[in-house]
Amino acid sequence: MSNPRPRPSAARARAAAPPASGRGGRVTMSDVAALARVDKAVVSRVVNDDKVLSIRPETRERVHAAIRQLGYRRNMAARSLRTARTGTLGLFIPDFANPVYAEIITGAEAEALARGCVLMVGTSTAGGRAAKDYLEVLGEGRVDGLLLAGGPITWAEQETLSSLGIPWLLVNRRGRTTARHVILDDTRAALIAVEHLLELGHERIAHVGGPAGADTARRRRAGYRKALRQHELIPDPDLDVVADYTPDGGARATTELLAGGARPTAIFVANVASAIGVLTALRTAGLSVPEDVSVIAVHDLPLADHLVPALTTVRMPLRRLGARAAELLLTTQPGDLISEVVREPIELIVRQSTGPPS
Amino acid sequence: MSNPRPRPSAARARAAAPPASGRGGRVTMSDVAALARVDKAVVSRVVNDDKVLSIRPETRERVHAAIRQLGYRRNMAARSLRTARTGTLGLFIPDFANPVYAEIITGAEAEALARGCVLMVGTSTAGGRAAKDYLEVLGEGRVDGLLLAGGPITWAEQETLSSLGIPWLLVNRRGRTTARHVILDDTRAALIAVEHLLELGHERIAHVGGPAGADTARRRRAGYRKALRQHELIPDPDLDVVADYTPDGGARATTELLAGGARPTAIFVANVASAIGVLTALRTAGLSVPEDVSVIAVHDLPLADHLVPALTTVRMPLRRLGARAAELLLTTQPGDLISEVVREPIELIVRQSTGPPS
DNA sequence: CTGAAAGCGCTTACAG
DNA sequence: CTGAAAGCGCTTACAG
Repeated sequence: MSNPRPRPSAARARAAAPPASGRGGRVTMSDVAALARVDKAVVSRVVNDDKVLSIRPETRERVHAAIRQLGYRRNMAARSLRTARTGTLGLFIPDFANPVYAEIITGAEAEALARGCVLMVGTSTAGGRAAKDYLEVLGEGRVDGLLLAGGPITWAEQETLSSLGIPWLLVNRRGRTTARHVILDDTRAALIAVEHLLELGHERIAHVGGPAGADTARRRRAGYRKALRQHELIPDPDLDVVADYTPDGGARATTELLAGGARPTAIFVANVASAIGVLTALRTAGLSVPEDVSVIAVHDLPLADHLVPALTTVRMPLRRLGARAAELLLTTQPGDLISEVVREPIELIVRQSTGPPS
Repeated sequence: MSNPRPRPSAARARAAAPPASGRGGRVTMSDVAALARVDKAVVSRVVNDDKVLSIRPETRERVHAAIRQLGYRRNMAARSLRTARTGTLGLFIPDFANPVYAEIITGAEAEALARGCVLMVGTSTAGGRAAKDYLEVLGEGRVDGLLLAGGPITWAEQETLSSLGIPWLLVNRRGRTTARHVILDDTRAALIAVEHLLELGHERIAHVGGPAGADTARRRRAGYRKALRQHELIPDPDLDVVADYTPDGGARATTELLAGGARPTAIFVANVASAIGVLTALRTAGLSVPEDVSVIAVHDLPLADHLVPALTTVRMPLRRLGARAAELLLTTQPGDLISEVVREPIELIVRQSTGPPS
């Protein structure tokens, strides 16, 4: 641990010194006040743009000049201690490598910044330690609120979370107990995808779904079934398999699907990352896409254009989801029930991986 | 702005109250001290595991019991104000969507956490605002130090950065002026890649390099040239093109390369994201990989296995780079000159995209 | 309209 | 070996 600066009380002396060039002596409001010949309360009001403050333009300018001259920057720790707000939002994700979360982060970060906050992103499994411990660290007054995107939440984490006494919000998943979440219309995304296949004339449509516990997986499966039923088709359990949201998972599930003997003419994949593996597995099995099997997936990525064949996808407003999550966290009361679906347009992006059955 | 809690001085009253269940009355050290019948200084020493403190085990247990009973959590703002340390590290990256940074973040986060700090990751272009403004926000005493990974840094940012008076370190790039950086051995990675092609018998080896300003691009190009020269081959400027580190950039550069009429038998791509586009462009041009053209790229990703054909790559210790960066920032003095190359093994991962020239 | 004062919750030299 | 006190840098009701 580094010692706190010694500095007995040389504030006055430093006031006239040249701008604090990085090193050493921290410049405080008192220094600015002394140089501008006003009280530090006035400096505070000027810095925070207090509407109530009436001050001669000339005095205000003197304060600004002093701030510039000394290179003053306000101290967040002192501010936080006084106001009991940190201006920081936390966001928990399962994994930085998942491009879906990259979109959510980007949206949340932009919104937070626009509202004068910064965003602190952490992974639940960081450094092999339990998410619970990470939550404890954030809970020491480091954040004003917590966004929890995707991934499962254990009971211990849930417990810790509520003991923190800060507002939180689930993103892209619903909770078991309290209603505090923002999600997308995953059911509709699945509907759009499967409708596209149905319109092309497919009837034997398989589903490579998400992991058992995932709330998004549940809703996408519901959409898949609903679309089939609307066309008087009965969902065939042999055509419905489970994969985690990774390329390898998608490949394994597809191999399993084909081994079952059931030959679909089209596959609806619940997640674009899995779909990458689905394409690999189909190729390995000697099947052509889309001639033998059509493939469509939820979530669009720049990468989709470069897959072989280029992947048809359903684009979801992930960035908007992140932004809205940050907004809700910042504008609602901790006790409020929040159960919102972001209704931004969901788009079908037709590329090369879907076509009529042969 | 929310008002600070009113709370005249009911500390004593709350001390005996049930655990602060989230809402309202914040529990402080004084509360714990009162309940445990010791001075709050003692609580502080117990909480911080002060080695110098000698205390009866019984008393220590009383303090711990009080902490548990009240659900006490120390307040970071007060701590920071007192100690002039935040326990937070900042990391600036150009873009969350780039999987290369995901690896760096993961390494840095784990290391920071292991050292009792949290990591705050931000993007330079967040919400369309200049990196400079973001730096200003972080500069208000929010972080103890700043890691700057990749991406260009403007003069204004450089200026702001040094005016902040906090230690910083460039990651995966060198600076123009002061030596404060950790990098990988990019020259050697390029050497390994090109050597692989040379060993297969290739002589007309093209280079799809990184963007003009990028320091990694410079060093990978140097490695490419060095490998050729070591085999008495003269680098051909017509075989050396520039792309940004994206699939689309790689595709454009390859199209340009082929349009020039020069037909390489192999391509060394400076970055795996570009390589995705290189494969697409070759396919579009009707060329087979590796029969007509071999392709190898720097950086390995899970995705490489699923490209068509599976991409041969050179794996770099990106996670270690992130971890080492965090470690250096936390263990060196702000004035120290740091110019380190992380020497973890660089591995050649041979897949399907390279073979002998036909 | 401006200034003086209190106090946010902690840590740590210092005195007893 | 433990406790009382000072003070980190701010903000904001309140008094003048």
